[in-house]
Amino acid sequence: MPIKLEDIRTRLHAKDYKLTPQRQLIVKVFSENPNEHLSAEDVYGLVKEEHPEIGLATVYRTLDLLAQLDILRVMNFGDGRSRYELTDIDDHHHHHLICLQCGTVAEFNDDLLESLEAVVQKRNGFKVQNHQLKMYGICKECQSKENEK
Amino acid sequence: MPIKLEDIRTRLHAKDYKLTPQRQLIVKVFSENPNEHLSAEDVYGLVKEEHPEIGLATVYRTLDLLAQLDILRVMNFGDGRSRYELTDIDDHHHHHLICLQCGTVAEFNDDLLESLEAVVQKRNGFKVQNHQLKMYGICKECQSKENEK
DNA sequence: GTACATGCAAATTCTTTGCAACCCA
DNA sequence: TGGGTTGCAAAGAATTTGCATGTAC
Repeated sequence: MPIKLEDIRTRLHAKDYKLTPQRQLIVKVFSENPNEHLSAEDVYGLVKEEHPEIGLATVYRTLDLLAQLDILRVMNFGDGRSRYELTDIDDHHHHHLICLQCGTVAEFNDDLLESLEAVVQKRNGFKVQNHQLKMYGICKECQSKENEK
Repeated sequence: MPIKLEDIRTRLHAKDYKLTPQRQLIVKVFSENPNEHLSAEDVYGLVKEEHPEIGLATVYRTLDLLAQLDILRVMNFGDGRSRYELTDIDDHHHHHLICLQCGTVAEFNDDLLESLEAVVQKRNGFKVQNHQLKMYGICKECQSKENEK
């Protein structure tokens, strides 16, 4: 289910931030590109199509703000730039498979880690708020290509 | 158990790389700082104590090389710089707890993910080589500080 | 009206690269 | 000896910041 604009407006106003057209557009770009892992530059390019005068700095500032409000999640797949995606409701069960050959990032879901959070909480006294799991390896496509040789 | 220098020499020579004093020193720094998550700048500072004429570029090149040889593991905790640690034998069971308040990174071990790798392998046709799990939350120390208020 | 936002350009920070001198095997 | 390696300085890439102007509420 998509994030509602009014919900975002409310969350912004709660901290005296404003819902500007730029911010709306950036959220829209994420809604229209689900399952992508957009970088600041990616977002900049996409927003520019509709609103050419936007500045890259605004994109950076907005991504930062939306991540603080937990509307976006920041990620890092080792290519030297931050990547963002909408925080979905099922977030805790949503992980990433990163292909070491072609760099593609796929998603997978599993709730196995729920129980692990409880263990860590008890054993280390660490109050877990969130987690990220990445698995590195070779994707199905690259495996087939390898076999063709 | 510490990594043996001879082992590293062998792994380098296997690919026609040389074991230079700089490379030795960098490995030494990691051996002497277990459980740390050193950035390039950190390593540079530490190596400089013994070998002041080393260049930062050499540090970057060496970290990169050692990571390719799987002697070091690269990580990213969201502070804008890559961090490295020695790849240990128990690597697959070794994960990170990142405090959102003070930024401290602690370690914890668990082998729960072993079985998950097999599931992903079968379900997604993805050949897993490695994985990284990070849990974000509030560490024990910051929780106590919070309670004192 | 006013405090927050924006766009632009300059500044920072992290990392990479070119190249001549150097040195491990 | 010779091809990998180093240190230095310059280049590059991602991100941040200062500031005058603009705007949501």
